[in-house]
Amino acid sequence: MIPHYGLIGEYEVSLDAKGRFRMPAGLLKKLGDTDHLQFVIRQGWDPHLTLYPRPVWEKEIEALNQRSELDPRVKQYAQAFWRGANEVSLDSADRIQLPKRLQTYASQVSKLILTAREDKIEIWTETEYDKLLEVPAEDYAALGRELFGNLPAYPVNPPA
Amino acid sequence: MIPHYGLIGEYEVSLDAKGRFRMPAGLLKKLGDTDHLQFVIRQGWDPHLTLYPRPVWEKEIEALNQRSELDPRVKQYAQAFWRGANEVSLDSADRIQLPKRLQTYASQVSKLILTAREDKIEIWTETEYDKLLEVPAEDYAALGRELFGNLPAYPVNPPA
DNA sequence: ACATTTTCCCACTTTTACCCACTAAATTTC
DNA sequence: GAAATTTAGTGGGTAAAAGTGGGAAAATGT
Repeated sequence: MIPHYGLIGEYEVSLDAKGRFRMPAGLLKKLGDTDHLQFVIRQGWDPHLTLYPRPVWEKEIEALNQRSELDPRVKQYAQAFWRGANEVSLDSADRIQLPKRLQTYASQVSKLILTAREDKIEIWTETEYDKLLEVPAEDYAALGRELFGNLPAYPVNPPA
Repeated sequence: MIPHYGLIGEYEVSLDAKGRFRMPAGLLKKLGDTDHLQFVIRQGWDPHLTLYPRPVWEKEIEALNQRSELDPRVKQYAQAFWRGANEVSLDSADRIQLPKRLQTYASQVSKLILTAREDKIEIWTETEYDKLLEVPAEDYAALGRELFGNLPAYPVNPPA
């Protein structure tokens, strides 16, 4: 059974000259015993990396494998999903070393944003992350209304 | 029973003047005792080569043979499958020598990308591999939704 | 028998992992 | 509330591992 990590939080971490960043203490607590915990990191199609605790990654792959790769679309999707996939782990100072190939994503950047959600951690450069905020709050509110329909309206930006 | 290799990782390897590349240490560990392990390498229909540990190759062939007597088209398929298939192994420095005939795929290239997925290893030239990313992120997100159903919509590139 | 290809071996370079030491921040203690 | 102690985060030297290159012996094929 997969542990329920209940990860949460947004963290600013710094990337050192060797391409390492420290797992914030807040996440370490949630992850439990990280002595033998492996992670998988991948480059998805979005402009960020995703970090999975090993058991979570395996669950995702299992879902992927339900579909036959004889379907060319499934094959293409799977190939893209596996793109940049690498096994990583924490060093003795609780840091993660970004694989060489994924460092290009974070090239020349010394600061990264981690966003933890339930059982995955997204890794963004600050500039890419800020782009998310360029969307006016009202657009998200509208989107939410569209998706979740007739829930009672709740003001995102309450009237001053 | 076929060992469950659980291969994972994307590696950049360099092809030397003799057409050899080294099996990355990360994969060697997963493959276990490679002293007597043989591999089969073949050119598929996609623009990459596929490398199978021997037991995995045999499983594939067996699945193919289940049907080959029944349908002449399957036989034709099997023949194509075998074409370009070569047995290879690791040398004393854990390198694989690309068979002469398959070197044309990787001709004039000094860098290859290996992508390991569960029990097979794909071998790409960098340019071909990068083409995967030419597909816009939205397309993958949409494909994922189509394949795996009602995933929650999450704006990849939020509306302007 | 000769030329080409493959394999083995050794030496070298680069990268990674481990370790230790340090600074900064937060928390506790008196 | 200032000093002391613990916890969080950073930086870098160094030994070990990973990866590279090429000479030369062995094998292969014509």
